[in-house]
Amino acid sequence: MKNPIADLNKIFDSRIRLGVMSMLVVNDEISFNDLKQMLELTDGNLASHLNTLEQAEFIKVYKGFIGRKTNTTYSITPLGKQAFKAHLDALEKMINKL
Amino acid sequence: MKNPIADLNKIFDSRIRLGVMSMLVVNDEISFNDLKQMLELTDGNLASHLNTLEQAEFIKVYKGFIGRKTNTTYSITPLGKQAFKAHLDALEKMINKL
DNA sequence: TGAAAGTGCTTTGTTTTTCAAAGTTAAATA
DNA sequence: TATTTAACTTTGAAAAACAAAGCACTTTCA
Repeated sequence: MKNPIADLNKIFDSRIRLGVMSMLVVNDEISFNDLKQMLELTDGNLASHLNTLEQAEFIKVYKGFIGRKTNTTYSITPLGKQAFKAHLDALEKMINKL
Repeated sequence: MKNPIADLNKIFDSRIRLGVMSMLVVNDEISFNDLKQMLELTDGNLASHLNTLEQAEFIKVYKGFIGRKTNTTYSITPLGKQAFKAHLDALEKMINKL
């Protein structure tokens, strides 16, 4: 028998990063503020998790404007989509022994 | 919209505890040693995660023998089964927006 | 019989991760 | 002009994860 947790991605051990990814899979882009409110996080905490996902190249940032107000949005990259899917597949495999 | 991660159980943020539970859902009981080998952990690390699950009353310990050799086994409790299921349901709800 | 090895821990100490709070820059609004 | 908002970064503390070593007890092996 094989180690059931070996294929889980360490980056997605965090519920917050998992939440961000699950939101970005269904929304083409989401603003910093919307993520913050949805996940009920402090600025710093969200920013650092987003940074982790960015470093891994799982998400991309866009700095734009709404009217003349700054607006930062995030979207998932192809690599991110792939890694997230692989993680979910691994989860499923662990659990589908049920 | 609702916070997608609010219903995840903090105890199952850990890949190791997730692995233990997923194994105990399908096996009535598993020995310390089998868990250790399957999950590729040091004794101390496994023992402390098992302790966390025990404190939460998600698993139960049986100290027995195989022949004349000591053998500790673990099994899932009804509460553990329920909590794990709830966690998986929450995960599914997060993701099934896919 | 004595040494080595196995089981299942606990203890200790380090490293890693998480997080909140405060500070920051720049623009917008009152 | 003062306050607010957005989106951070920095700092520091608390929590979690983990390996390594120690330990008590037993069994197996030379």
